Amino acid sequence: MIPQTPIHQPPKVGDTATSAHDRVYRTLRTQIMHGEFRPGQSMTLRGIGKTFGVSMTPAREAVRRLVAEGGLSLSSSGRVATPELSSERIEELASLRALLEPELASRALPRAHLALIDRLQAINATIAECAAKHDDVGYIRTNLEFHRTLYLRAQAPAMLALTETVWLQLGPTMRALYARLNRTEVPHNHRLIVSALRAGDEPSLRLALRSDVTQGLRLLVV
Amino acid sequence: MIPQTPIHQPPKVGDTATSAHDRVYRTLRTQIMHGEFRPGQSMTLRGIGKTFGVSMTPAREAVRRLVAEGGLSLSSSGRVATPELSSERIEELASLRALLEPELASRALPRAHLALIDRLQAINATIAECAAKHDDVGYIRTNLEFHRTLYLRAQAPAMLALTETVWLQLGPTMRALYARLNRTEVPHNHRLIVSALRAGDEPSLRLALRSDVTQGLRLLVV
DNA sequence: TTCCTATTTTTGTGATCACATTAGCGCCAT
DNA sequence: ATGGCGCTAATGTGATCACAAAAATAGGAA
Repeated sequence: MIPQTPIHQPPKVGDTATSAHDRVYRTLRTQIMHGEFRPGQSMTLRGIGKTFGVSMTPAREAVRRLVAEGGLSLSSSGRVATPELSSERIEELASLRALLEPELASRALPRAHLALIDRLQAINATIAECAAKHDDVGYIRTNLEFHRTLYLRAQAPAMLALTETVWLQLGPTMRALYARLNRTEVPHNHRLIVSALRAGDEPSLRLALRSDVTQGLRLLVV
Repeated sequence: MIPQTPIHQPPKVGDTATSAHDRVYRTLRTQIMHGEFRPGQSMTLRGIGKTFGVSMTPAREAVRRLVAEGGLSLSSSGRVATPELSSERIEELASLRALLEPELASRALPRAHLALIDRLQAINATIAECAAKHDDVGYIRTNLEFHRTLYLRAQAPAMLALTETVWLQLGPTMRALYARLNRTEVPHNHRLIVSALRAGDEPSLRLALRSDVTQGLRLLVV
């Protein structure tokens, strides 16, 4: 009977255009993909909840989703951490990038108009800035933005989603890689990609993509 | 203060070697992938919970995971249903299969010993049985078993996982397809795959896979 | 009969709690 | 000093509840 506890909903004065778990999910996903976590970094549901000002429930759902996509891995006891990839796994994920991304680029090629190519060139300039400032996270973020901008033109959402899943899995490892090799300028292959787009040269485009995707990861497999 | 409600845990007399949400997840995933649901079929969290004898919480986590993999889609209001794919989406997923599966087969080829090939031939016999009995779900299940058995030899878990994600997305649609075209025997391409494996002929193997993967779906895109 | 509206029911979301398990850590004996 | 042991705190899991939004249903007016 007791008609108690009518209110335990927080004020929620702000707007939540989207649900809480989705906000947590998207933020964590971006952070992982951009390499803001080290490989093997562990986190707790209550900790995530406190960080985002929510209870365990949305934190749990966001984590489950990320685990399903391979962005987080969970131990036998349910503890969650950022994945530490074996050499074989890195090689395999690099192969997947080499398989998927040239295909996406090929599909984008006939739809790539001049404004897009100019935009890609501008992103390359930003990449150069990040490299000069040794901003690893910025470098990764802008580099992925370059690829995503191109692939969005492919009109292949499922293929792009799968590719982003691969990026997500590689996120923490990518950070460890770029911190090691200390780039100082925009990768040469990005220039080749832009050139091939301008020329409408599909074979060159595919080759440049494959090289760009493979080169960095190759250093990690030692 | 009231020290009430010390026990609301169900007897749990059975063994749960794994967690509840994982059991729900795996069962639903298999059902979706094998085409046991029609495209657009909706379900509720409470309904799923009642079906599996659990509360909403594990049902929600299982559903979230499946949504993340594309096996279920959720409407703007959070309602969950099996996805209804557009022609473009089906075509795209078929392209993904055509991209990934020949690669997996190529990687499996050097590792494919005789016992494996014999096993594939046995699975083909089972497929023929299902076709004769017009057992659509059995047909899909056995067909996927054929492919998975081959790909397991590729030693490429991430690539296989991505491929299974594609299968999952196609599950309900696949059912609708096979119910329509009423097969009566094992697909010819499966025989070609076995032959190419025996001969160690990689180009033929890739071609046979691409054909096998593409042929059925092509009919759906009308 | 048909269409619009109001009410009732259903459903997803997030918070909280009890419980089991595990990891972390100190403590004592050797 | 070190290694094993037990205890405490922390953590994941699942159930339950309150609430808001949406869907379904019923009822009345044209």
